[in-house]
Formats: sequence, C-alpha cells, structure tokens
Amino acid sequence: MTNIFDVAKKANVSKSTVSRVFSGSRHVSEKSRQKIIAAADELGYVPNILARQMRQQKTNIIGFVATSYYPAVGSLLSYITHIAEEKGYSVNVYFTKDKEQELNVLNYLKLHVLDGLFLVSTRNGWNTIKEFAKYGPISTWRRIDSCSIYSSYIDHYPLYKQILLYIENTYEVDSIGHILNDRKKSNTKARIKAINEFEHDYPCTDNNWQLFFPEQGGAGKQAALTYLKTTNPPKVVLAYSDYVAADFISTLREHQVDVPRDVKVFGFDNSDFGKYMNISTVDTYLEIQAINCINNIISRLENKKFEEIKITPKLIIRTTC
Amino acid sequence: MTNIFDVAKKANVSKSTVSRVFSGSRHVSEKSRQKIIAAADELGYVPNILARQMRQQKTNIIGFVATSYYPAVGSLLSYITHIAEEKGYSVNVYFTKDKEQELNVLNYLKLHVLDGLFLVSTRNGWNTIKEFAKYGPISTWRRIDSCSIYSSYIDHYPLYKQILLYIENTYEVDSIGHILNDRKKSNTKARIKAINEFEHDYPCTDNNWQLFFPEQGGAGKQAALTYLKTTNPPKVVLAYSDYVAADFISTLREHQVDVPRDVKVFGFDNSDFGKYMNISTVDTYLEIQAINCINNIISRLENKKFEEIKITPKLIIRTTC
DNA sequence: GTGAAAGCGCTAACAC
DNA sequence: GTGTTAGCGCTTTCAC
Repeated sequence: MTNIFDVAKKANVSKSTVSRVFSGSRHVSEKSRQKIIAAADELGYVPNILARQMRQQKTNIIGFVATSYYPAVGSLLSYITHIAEEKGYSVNVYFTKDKEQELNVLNYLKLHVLDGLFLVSTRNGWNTIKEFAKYGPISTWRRIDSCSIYSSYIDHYPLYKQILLYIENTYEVDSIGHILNDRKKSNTKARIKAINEFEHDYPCTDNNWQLFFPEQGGAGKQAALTYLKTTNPPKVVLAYSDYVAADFISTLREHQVDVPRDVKVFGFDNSDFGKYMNISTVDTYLEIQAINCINNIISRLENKKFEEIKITPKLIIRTTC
Repeated sequence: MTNIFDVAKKANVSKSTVSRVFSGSRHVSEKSRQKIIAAADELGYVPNILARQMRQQKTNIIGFVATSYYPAVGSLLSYITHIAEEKGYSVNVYFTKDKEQELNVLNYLKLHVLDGLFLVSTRNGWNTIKEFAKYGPISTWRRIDSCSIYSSYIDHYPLYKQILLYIENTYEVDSIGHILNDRKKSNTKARIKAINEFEHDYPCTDNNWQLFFPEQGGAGKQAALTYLKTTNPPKVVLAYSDYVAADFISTLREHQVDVPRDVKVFGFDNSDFGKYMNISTVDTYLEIQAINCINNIISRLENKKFEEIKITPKLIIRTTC
C-alpha cells in the first residue's frame, strides 16, 4: 500500500504538501499540485481513510438507531442514506436490543466513532439521551422539544382531531376505536388529548375501545383478535400506522369481517401498505422529515445554515373508510 | 480524553500491559489486571476505537450494498444487522447510484474501511466485482457460482417449474403471463428456462405474455397498465415478487378487474405484502439466506468453520390463486 | 508556498 | 508476565 511519503519522494516534495493537495487546501502552487497528482496517479496512491479518521477523530459516519425493524424504518433509512451519501457521509445502522446497547451507540458519539446520530426509536429516556448531544448532533423524527436534539415531528394532536371530525361529519357512527402506540409516547399523548377534546364536543360518540401496542410487529393482528371478541365493536377503527392497519384488516377479513362494510379503518403515514391495500390514511411526508433530520445533522457538523422544510400533512381517503 | 498511557502511569505498568488487558490477551497477571481495571475505571478510560482501527487496519464494519430500496432490502438489512451486532460488527449501508459509486464502495474493502461486503444488488458485472474478493469476504443472496464470492441463492428453475405445474394441474387455463425481472439476471434466465421446458411439455398453454422490469418500483403498476391494454390477457400472472404482485393487483382492482375471478396472481418471496394482501406466493426463506451470507463473511474474517443452513422453498397458496 | 517535526492512541515484535 | 520500542499514515502547527 503506497503512502503519502512515497508520493512525496516521487514528486520531490514533502509529506505536508502532498497532504495539502489531498485534503483540499488551496495553499499549494499549481506546479507542485501537478507533480503530486502525477506521482500519485502513477503509484496508484489513495489516502488512507483510517489514518485520516484517527488523526481528525472524525469518521464521516452517521449512526441510524432503531429498536426494531418495520417498513417505515426502511424508508427512513433509504431517504437518509441517499442524502448522506450525496454529502460525503455514510450511514451505520444499529438495531438496539436493550438500553445498554443503545448507550453503547450513544457513546460512539463521544468516542468519535460516529459524527452524528439519527434516532428512529429509542430505549433510554430523552433525558439520558440529551446528555450525549454535547458530543455531536442528534436528530429524530420523534416529537421532542429540546434545544440540543433536533426533531422534525408532526403534531398528531390537530391531525387526529381533524380525522375524528372527518369521521363524525361523514359517517353516522356512535363509536370510534383506536389502536394506539405506547402510552408514554408523545404522539400517543397528543392523540389521547385529541380524543378527549373530541369526546367533550361530541359526547354521543363512544371512544372507549382503545388498544395500546408499543411495537408495530403483530399489533394489527392482536388488535383484530381483540376486536373479534368485543361485543358491539366500534364501526370505525383508527390505527397508528398503515402497517398496523394492513395487518388489522387482513386478519379481520380472514375472519369474514368485511372492511369497509362492517368496519371502516383509517391508517397513518401513507406507506406502500396503505397504497396497495387502498387504506385511507394520512400523508405525513416521512421523506421530508428524514431530509430535515439529516440536513440538520450535516449542517451542524459543517457549521452551515440549516434550512428546514415545512410539512403540511394531508388526509388521503381511499376505500377502507 | 484519557489514553492508554495515563492508565499505565496510574497503575504503574507499561502501555503494553494496559493494551493487553483491553484487547483481551490472557498473558496478564491477575494482580496487574486488577490494578489496571481500577485505574481505568477511575480515569474513565475507554480504548480509542479509531486508533485501534488504524493500527490494525480493520474496522469491524461490514458493508451492505444495494442499488435501490424496496421492502425485501429492509428485511435483509434487519436480519444481517442483528447477527452482525451479536458478533461484534456493525453494518454500513450504501445505496449506489452508478457503477463508479459502487466501485468506490468495493474499494473500501481494499482500503480496509470495510472488512466485508454483502451485496443485495449490483451495478458492475460479477467479473469486475470478483476482483475485489481478494481484499475481503464478499457474499450475496444473488445467484452466482464463484469460489471467491459466497452466494446463498435459491434456484428458481425447479421452483418456477413447480409453480407452472401447480397452475396447469389446478386451473383450466390456456395462457400464463409472466412479470419478470431483468433479462440478464440469472433468476430470470432460470425462469425462462423453466417456461421453455414447460411449453415443450404443455404446448397448449401460451406463455408469451412476458414483461421485464429491472426495478421493482413501479413495475407492478406498469405491468397492470399493459395488462389492461392487452386483448385476451392471460388468466394467471406470475410476478417476481410479492411487492410487484401487490402493486399489480391493486392497480388492476382500481380498474375493476377482479382478482382472483378475472385473473389469478402469484407472488414470490413471502413478504409482508403477500401476507396482508393474501397473495399466493413462495417462501424462499429470505432470513436464512441473509443468515448464511453474514455468517459466511464473519467466519471467513475470523477463520472459523462456516456452517451453511440448507433452504427448501415452499409454495404458499392463499386467495389470489 | 513549503518543509521539518511532533504527535493522534494504539498494537505487536522482541527482549528479558 | 512485563516493558521497550518502533511504527500505523496522516494532519498540523511553526518556522522560513
């Protein structure tokens, strides 16, 4: 493996000058530059990235952290990786199985193994995580108000109210069911707030059929099984993602429940599952959330101005509702 | 940041001994070890990973390379990352936009930035890629016979024949349509071989409705639009993935074509799309393919014996066929 | 604009 | 079992 010294020798200059050429410094004469490029070409020299990383204590790697895999995770990853690559960063993926492992990854920021962090979902509390923000930029699509962690979130409160109002005004129903995420999540809290206010305005509509599933995998199926056992189940059910809705619908249909005749279903996030199964849903512009997050990380890393793209969610009415 | 020397000083030993403790060498007396651990704890010492990487010219990072994102890519990534993490490796994701960028990633093997490579899909030819196998283990779930690149593949030839036979024996159809992948891919070639032999055995069944889409995105929709324009279209259509089948079916249904009454559809790979849309498909045990690939990479990296898991695909008949 | 020299923090070959 | 020593390849002051 030819190194910087070989090139310097061949081009009759010092290591420093070669280094300047390859790290893009402008303080090199055109003549030296030519000589060096020629020598490097001839020797097939390529800078050793590991040495550079070690020297600068910077890897140009951004960590992508999730607790589990579900389709939206893949989409987020794809969006983020594309932008990162464009800007000269690569993306390292971590599926954390417990708090400790997540702390390990967070520590990578401190150890300069990762330059920045995008959090899909977390195991430790935000207060623990915030502590690491001083070691490098962290961003997330989760809702969190913090000056140290950037968050490109959708406020589920007005959105959920909008959906509830839409249902109230469109169908003659006396009960609405809710398949919700983890009680502790701010999105869930926002939805519950929306439900409570809605119940206050429309006391005739029953919103008590509520199920909570912290994990998306299997949630829809379980919800459907519970639904089937419910006497007098709601005529409309709102799921917290298209993926969960898809699973819910397909399990119901297996048990001869007709969607939308017997029960109407609303998804959330406008994923491929929603599209192909024709599920009514809300487009929350996941891609823009991802773009905002990665752009924020990179602009903080490079001390550039961050331009945030504003997101306006949109209801998409299809055939399940 | 406290370094190995600080710990050595505090524990009254040499750097080497400290290094031995933290790199897991057994040749350290229990007494020294205790002293060192205590000193490290007190100073909050953590080995600098970048320095170690630089020294060993090894990063414990495995590259995951794909040309584009579709759901199976996400599943593969999730399977691979879990195993890699378990064994002390992390996974770096690359979506390559052209041949050159892919070559860049391949070069990372040579530059010791990546220890191994898992290829989901590629832009350069296998002969080009093979050249890099000497720099580190490469594996893929694509079909390729090579001693340098490990491949955990499913032979589509007997499988496709099995599906065709199943259709022939179950339905009274005189034509079968095929939505296929890139003509150049060995899976596609294997399927065409199966079709040709099948046509020879059953000359009354027309297999001429064949469409080719190198990319999964949009393939199903386009195929459906072509299908709608075809006079006398086939009564059974085989798609090359559940994802494509899902898109195909949902587009047909939008145009009032009833699946399975008007046309029966077969998917491939038994993904969530297949499950939720109740698409008949083939389980090719993607997870085992991924496990084989990552285990192969790691065992080659660590000079351990590789235990391959054998895969036997399975037809899954659901409601679209 | 260029070169000399000092490290970044670690590992591993060698000697004892 | 432990210490000495020589780097890994690069960047970055600091002179000139």
